[in-house]
Amino acid sequence: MLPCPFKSQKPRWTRRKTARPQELLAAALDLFVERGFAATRLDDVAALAGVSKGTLYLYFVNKEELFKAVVRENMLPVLGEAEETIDQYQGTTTDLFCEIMLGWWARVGDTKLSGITKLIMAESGNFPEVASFYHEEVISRADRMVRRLLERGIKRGEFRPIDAVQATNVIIAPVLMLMMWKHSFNACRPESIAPQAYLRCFLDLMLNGLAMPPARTALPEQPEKPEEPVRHHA
Amino acid sequence: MLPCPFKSQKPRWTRRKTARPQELLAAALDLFVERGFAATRLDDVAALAGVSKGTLYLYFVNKEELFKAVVRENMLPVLGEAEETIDQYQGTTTDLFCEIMLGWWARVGDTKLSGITKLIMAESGNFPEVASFYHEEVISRADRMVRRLLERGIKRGEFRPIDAVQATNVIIAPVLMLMMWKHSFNACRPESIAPQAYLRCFLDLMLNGLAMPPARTALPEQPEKPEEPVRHHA
DNA sequence: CCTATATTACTGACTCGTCAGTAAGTAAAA
DNA sequence: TTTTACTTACTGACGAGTCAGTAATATAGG
Repeated sequence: MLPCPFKSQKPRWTRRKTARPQELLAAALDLFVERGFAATRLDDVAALAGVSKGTLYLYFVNKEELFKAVVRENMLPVLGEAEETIDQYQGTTTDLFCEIMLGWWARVGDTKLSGITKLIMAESGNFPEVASFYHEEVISRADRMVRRLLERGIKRGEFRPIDAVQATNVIIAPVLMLMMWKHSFNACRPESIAPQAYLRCFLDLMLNGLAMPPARTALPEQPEKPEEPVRHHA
Repeated sequence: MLPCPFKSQKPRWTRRKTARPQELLAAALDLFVERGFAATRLDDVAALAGVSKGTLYLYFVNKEELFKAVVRENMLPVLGEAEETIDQYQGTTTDLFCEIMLGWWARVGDTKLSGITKLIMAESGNFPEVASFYHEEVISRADRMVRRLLERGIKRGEFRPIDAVQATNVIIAPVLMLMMWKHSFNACRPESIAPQAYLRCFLDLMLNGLAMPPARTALPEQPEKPEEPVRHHA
């Protein structure tokens, strides 16, 4: 634009070998979250990091490896913290349940990271390599975590003895969906879901659904309820 | 391949003005479901329908309109049926709840149509026009449907008086997620979720979570449970 | 401290492939 | 012979990945 030929005081660029990777990862996170994996152009990532595309290829061998690095940098630390919380917790499983779910929302759902989860759900089909990586490094780990949480509650007599494997999937679904929504329809229709009210409702429903029935042997049935609206199966 | 010059008995192609749109829609459904919106090539859609790409453009003005036509053709009828079921139902809301959820799975989740739902969640960000269309025509309608279902249960005293708007979102989330999973990780890791067991667990958890507490005024507390594991909020 | 030379972080223009959309032309049908 | 459903060959834009070259820095010699 303005290379004033008289003693151009600032160089057109400077060498910053150590800072580049972090800056590129930050830019990549922003754009992957905003546009998804396929739709993110590496030209744009480089530009946002203040370098040219060629530079990006000095630090990352290709688009997929760049994405994996973003996941490793941002997602894995959060998982580690959550696992530690579960291991060390002393209180009731009900409280721990709330702690974990709200913590996940605060540290992932309510941040850019929710976009990574959404991206993966959205594009895993077209990028099986990336999907496999993410499944191993993140999904299966998070799954184990929630399952242990449920088993803790069952063992302590706080939760009904249900199928912990299936329940894990059912329980994390609303949290995952909240993140999905934030990056799909909430983006163009901001009114559609209020996260805090949603989460409160979620915890209420799930913990009631998990709770031990308070010894309902021979209790007066409600007249409106025909027979047993609680007992049911497909 | 084999245009034998001696009296080629079959014409290389035939005119089928009325059948083409349906065939193109069927092909488009298959490929949109398999690959998503952006990654589906119209060349492939045309080829799968047994025509060339030019022909596709005789019947649909562009990719977006083709997609909208697929939605109108396949998704809207199912919604209409479900709405009718709710309007006419006589039994308990609990049963109706199971009916609707399992019906949705049988008619959408367990078919190609689940791929449409997944596609929309995945790509709405990059195609706001399509997202808006789908939100108006499908999402908001389905939302209203489930909300009315919950309000019916509350009014009849079968369900606790909870926030029906939020509960709607929480409740449809596991069903939506099941569809998402089917088209993301279940595709490469078939063992991860078994739909029937998942749905059974989902209905169990949700209906227990929604059910009226059986008049728990002054009951012997379980000794393990510290105080009130059911009462909680963010 | 200043200059010459070597090193390397970085640039930007290029290739190669892809794909939505177009339009000239062809052949089936009327 | 005319109409029109359909094909084929095209355009133009876009984006991942590459590489020859350039300019900022490091270093050594004066």
